[in-house]
Amino acid sequence: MSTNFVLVSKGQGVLIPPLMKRTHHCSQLRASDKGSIVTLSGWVDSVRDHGGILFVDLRDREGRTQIVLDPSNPGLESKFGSIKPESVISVSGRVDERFGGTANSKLATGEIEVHATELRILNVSKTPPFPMDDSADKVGEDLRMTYRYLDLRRAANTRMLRMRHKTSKAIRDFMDAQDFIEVETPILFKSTPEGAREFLVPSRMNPGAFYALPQSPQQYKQMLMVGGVERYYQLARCFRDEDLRADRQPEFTQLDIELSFIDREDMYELIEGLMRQVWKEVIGVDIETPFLRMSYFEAMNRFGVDKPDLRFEMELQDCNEIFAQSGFKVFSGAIESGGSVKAINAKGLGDITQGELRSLEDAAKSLGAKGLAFIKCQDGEWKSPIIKFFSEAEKAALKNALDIEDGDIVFFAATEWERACTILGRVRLEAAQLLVKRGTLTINPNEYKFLWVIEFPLMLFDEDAQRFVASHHPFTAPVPEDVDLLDSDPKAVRGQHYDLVLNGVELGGGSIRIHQPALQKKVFEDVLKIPADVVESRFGYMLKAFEYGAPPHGGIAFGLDRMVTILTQRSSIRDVIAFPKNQKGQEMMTSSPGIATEQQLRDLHVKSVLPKKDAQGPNKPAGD
RNA sequence: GGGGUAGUAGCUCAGUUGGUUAGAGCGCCUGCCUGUCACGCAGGAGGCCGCGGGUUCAAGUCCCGUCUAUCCCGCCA
Repeated sequence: MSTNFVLVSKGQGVLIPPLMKRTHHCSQLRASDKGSIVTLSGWVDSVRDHGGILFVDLRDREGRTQIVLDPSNPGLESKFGSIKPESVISVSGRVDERFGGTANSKLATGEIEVHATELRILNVSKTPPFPMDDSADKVGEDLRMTYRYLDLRRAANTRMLRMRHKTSKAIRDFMDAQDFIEVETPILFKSTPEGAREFLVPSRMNPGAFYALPQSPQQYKQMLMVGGVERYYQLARCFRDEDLRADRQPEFTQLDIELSFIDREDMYELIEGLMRQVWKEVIGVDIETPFLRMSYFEAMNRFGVDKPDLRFEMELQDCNEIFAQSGFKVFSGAIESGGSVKAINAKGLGDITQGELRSLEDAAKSLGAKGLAFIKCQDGEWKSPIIKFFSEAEKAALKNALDIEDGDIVFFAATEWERACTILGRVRLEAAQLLVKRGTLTINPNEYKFLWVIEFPLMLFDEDAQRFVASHHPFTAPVPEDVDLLDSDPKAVRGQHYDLVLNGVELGGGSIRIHQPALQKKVFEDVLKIPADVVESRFGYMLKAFEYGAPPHGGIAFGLDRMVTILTQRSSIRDVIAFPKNQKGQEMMTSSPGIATEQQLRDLHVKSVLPKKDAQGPNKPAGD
């Protein structure tokens, strides 16, 4: 066979052997295949050298098969030196059933092995910079991302990519069956300065003008409704130039949906069907529908977040009645000035350590608490820096309201209602983590508690700007009963907005939109106080479109990355993106973003002005 | 922009109160081994202790600064 090598480069003498076409993949062969002559190709997963005979686990994306390399086979032994982990090889030989208890039950192909008669070394690998097995989950992320092609080769990540694909496919199958049309919308859009910071793309042909990458296809999908598409969806790439988190990337994928002639109930039903199909197809789980629904107020009041994790209880309690007349001025004063006293009983966390208590307090402070009042209950005795201010009646009422028992610790927040809820909502989550660590609370990762959070306030008052801002976006329709309040009490207007929440994660959200030009104009100008000329330049085309017969419509968008993160039970959306960016927005493997040449900048009519500390040039991406 | 955590061999980590020549497991290299499957056995190489400054007779260890990664706050309609 070595006479078949093709000389591709005389200068370097690189020999490329003709490809041996594989007959099977590495997870396919069983005892029933014994005697067949097969060819396998893949990567060397491990080598066990017994001095004479060599065992190689050959791996491809499907699985592993043991290859036996016997030096008595002519021509084989000379190549043994090139059989190193991650080298790429092809092997032909006979499938043998493993004999006498040498079968490996841990391997799908463990009942057979392939006795090689021919071996091609297709590419010798250098030693990888990190282990290629599951232990690499602990390897620093920056190193794994720099060598992402090696990281992706690992079985866990191959599985992840496949599950992501299955998710997209289940979505497309469902949407197609429901008569949706997938439409692509522009990536080169224009700037819409409200909302998230955008990525700008200079326009060479329009000096001084810039495209912006879309934060979402929001405006285009509404125009598709005016365009008569009726049922639109898209797996859309979206871009936001904001600081990153574990669940945020500068570019991410959104399942974007918009429909005409529907109300909120239609939307709930559609999405519940979609989720049922996705969970079934991807992880084989039957989820319960219809989903629970909860108003924004209730979610905040009981759980302290607008995306509660319902897999465990530990709810917030209202203590206004108990402390309205209290001699403890921190509490009664908060109530007097219109705020709330909220409390939460972290059952069984009475053994909290000083360090844990401090980190809880820091978390509370980061949300605007002045401190974190608590009562510990041990041996029938309440220990607390504030207990001396409580009357016996207050203590009794507390004990009753919060079911305080030995081993409990109760935390308090006394300030404006929303802030008090938020603080204890955070305490609730952190306390739950501490209880999980102690083994006294179980949060089942295989439990899926879907929840619609509804009736968000349409507007929030922005203290800095001294005006109302849309809490979702300015196209959200008010609930019909509240329309009259737009003038008198904008804060009380509820929007036809809905969020889909799963296990404490906001999977997606959307709304029924305004489709009447007069109402949309009113919201822009009278409520949000956007100057008429700005409305005209930014949204003029939309108001115009609405004058030509806009159907009633509404939509929703889901973070596909977050969805796949949950389905694969990973901890960060970076884990389910093939080539994610680090916290500085850099992609470590290719070192993007990179520096533009003078010529490029000139062509784009752009000048680079660096901050002083970077005057030597932009920060070099790490890993260089 | 702010706060927390981390940075010691290719990887994961240990390193006591500041005290001799900085260790382990895995990986790598060499040798031995024909039924292993995370093969085994023997030997070996491999360190700017992130970087800069300070305290000290003496710093991986203490102090200050800085860089990098990550988590959080701000921000993300």
